[in-house]
Amino acid sequence: MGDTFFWDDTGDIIRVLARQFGILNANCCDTCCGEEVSLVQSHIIIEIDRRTNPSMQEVARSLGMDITTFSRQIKTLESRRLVTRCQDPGDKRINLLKLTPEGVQVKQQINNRMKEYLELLFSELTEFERDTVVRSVRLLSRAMEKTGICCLR
Amino acid sequence: MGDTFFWDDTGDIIRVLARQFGILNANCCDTCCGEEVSLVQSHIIIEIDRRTNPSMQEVARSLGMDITTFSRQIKTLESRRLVTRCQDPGDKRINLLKLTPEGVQVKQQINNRMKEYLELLFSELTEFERDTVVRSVRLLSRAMEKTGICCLR
DNA sequence: TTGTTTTACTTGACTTTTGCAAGTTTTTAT
DNA sequence: ATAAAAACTTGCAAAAGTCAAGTAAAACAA
Repeated sequence: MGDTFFWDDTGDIIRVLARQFGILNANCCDTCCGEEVSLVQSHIIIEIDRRTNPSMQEVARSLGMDITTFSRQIKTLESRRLVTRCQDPGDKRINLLKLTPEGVQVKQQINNRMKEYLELLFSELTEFERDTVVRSVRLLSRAMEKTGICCLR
Repeated sequence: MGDTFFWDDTGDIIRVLARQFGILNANCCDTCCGEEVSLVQSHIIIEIDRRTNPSMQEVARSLGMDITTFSRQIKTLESRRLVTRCQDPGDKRINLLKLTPEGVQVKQQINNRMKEYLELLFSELTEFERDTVVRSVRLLSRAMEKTGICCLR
C-alpha cells in the first residue's frame, strides 16, 4: 500500500481515463442525434433516468453541480421538452424531475452511440480482459457509492 | 457480445464513473493547495508532465480541446509561472511546453490529494479486487491509446 | 526560385456556462 | 408565532468555449 510509484501512476491513469471518457461522451452527444445536447446535459439526463422522480437537489448533488447552474440547465432542458418538472405534492418547495418520451429517446441515442464506441474499444481486449474490465467498473462504482467520495465539498 | 442489457448497463456505469472521477479531480484541485487551478488547467498540467516537451497542438489534441482555448489557457498558466514555452529549434512555428518547478509541485500536490481519495476508495476493496481494478485501468488506457477513440471529431 | 498551400499558433469578438450573493416561498423547529 | 432552514430562482460578473480572421514559418509544386 505504501508503494508510491504504483499509486502515482494509477492516479494519473485514472485521471486521464476519466478525461478521455468525458471527451468520448461529449462526442457521443455531438454526433448521436439532431438534438444538441451538451456533456453536462447528457449527465443530467442520465442521472434523472437512473433515479425515480428525483428532486432537483438530489440530481444536482449527485452530479456535484451547483444548484444555480443546475436550475438553469433544467430550464433549458424543459424548454426543449426533454425534461418535465412537477411540484412534489407533499412539499411545494420541491420540483420532481422526469424525462419526457423525447428525453428518453435522446438518452437512448446517446447510449447507442456510446455502445458502438465501447464495442470498438473492447474489441482491443480479449474475452478475459473484457470481463476483468467490466467487473472492475462495477466494483469501482459500488465503492464510490459507499464512500460517497466524489461529491464532498 | 449481443447482450444488450449488459452493454447498456456498462455504458451507463462508465459514464457515471467518468463524471465522478471528474468531480473528484476537481475537488482535488480546489482543496490541494493555495494555487487556484481549474479542472481543465489540471488536465493540461498533467498532460504536459506525461509527455516530454510536447508542442501545443499535441497537448491540445490529446485533451480534445480547441487550440484557441488552449492557447489562452497556456498564456494564463505561463503568467502564473506554472508552465514555460520555448520555440522548437527545428521549427520556429512550434512552441514546446514544459512545467516549471512550481508547476511540477502543483502537479504533485494534486496527485497527493488524489492519492488520499484513491486510498480511501480502494480501502473498500479486497486486495484481489484492487489488483483487478488496477489491471483494468491499465488495459482500458492502453486500448484507448490504440483506438485513439476519444479524440475523433 | 517563386508562388501556393499547409501548419502552428494568436487575437478579436462574440456566446455559453458557471458561481456567488441575494431573494422568494415553503417547511421545520422552538 | 417567530426564527431558522431548505429548495429553488434571478442578477451579475468571471471563466471558458467558439468562430472568423490574421501572422509567421515550413512544405510543396511549377
